[in-house]
Amino acid sequence: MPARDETIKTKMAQFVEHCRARGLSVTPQRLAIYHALITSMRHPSAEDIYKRIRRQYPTISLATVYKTLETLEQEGLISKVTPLHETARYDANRTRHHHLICVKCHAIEDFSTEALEQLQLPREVVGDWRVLDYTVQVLGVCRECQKRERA
Amino acid sequence: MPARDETIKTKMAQFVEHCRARGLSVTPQRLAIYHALITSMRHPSAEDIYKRIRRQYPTISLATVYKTLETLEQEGLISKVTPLHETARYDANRTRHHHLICVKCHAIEDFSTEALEQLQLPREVVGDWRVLDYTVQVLGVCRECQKRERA
DNA sequence: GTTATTGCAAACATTTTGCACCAGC
DNA sequence: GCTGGTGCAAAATGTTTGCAATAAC
Repeated sequence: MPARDETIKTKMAQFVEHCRARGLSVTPQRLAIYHALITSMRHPSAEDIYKRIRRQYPTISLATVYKTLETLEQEGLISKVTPLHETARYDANRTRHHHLICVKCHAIEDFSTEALEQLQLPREVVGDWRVLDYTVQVLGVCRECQKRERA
Repeated sequence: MPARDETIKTKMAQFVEHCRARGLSVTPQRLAIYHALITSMRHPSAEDIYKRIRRQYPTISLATVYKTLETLEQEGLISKVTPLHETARYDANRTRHHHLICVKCHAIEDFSTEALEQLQLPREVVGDWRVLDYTVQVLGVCRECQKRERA
């Protein structure tokens, strides 16, 4: 058996264990959704997962996919690649800079630092892609939200 | 007059010049939207800009704000901070890695490199934020879309 | 048997579109 | 006057919610 299948088996077993330990039901829907995620390299959307699972599992609903993704994210088993997906945000600053993103209130603050001005992204790293630009996204909690936590 | 106001004046003048050079009408709506963007540090959404402008300009419509933001982006005068905002995308890979994002088809590919494993983000840089995580977002054009361009 | 989860439908939020009117050039 | 831009309303898209039926434990 190839090493990759073994890894997937192991991950599924760990997933089941995690659910039991945290008192979450192990439903076929959850198994299918988590399986779809660990076997995809494409960072699928809820809709992508839904379409893929529906072939094997025609009664599953898109709402279940959304609810499950949220549960898995809260459990720290998966993460959203798109922390600010819900609204488009704009910037008139055309110089290289990076972003601090507050995971609580979605504030965005700019920062710059010499060390990140000209990152080297050699071919071994970026493969065949034509690189246009890059930014560092730092996820954190802004000052105001830290205050709110203490209050 | 403070240096900041001078900068804003200069930017507005350059904006007008850019529009004329490119044959775009210089309308009060466009001026107001661009002005709102260069005077905000908060990376506003279309709705934010709309609310702010409406105070001075009660007849402006949200659709105009959307259309104008798209135009300004195509002109390279502003940029979306959220290249993938239209759909939430998920990832079960819990190790540190970074993303190549195709600006054409929105494919996401992972990459890792030793140089970006443990970025130093000192207090001078991140200020009062509590940092949880970071990723580098590289914007580019994937192999398939480069092929499609040539075809 | 109890509680959490599912699936459906309806609601919601954000963004896009079609089109008549209007304003910039 | 011509062309492109605006504003409205409707549609489209992506996501969330309420709730009754169902399945996990």
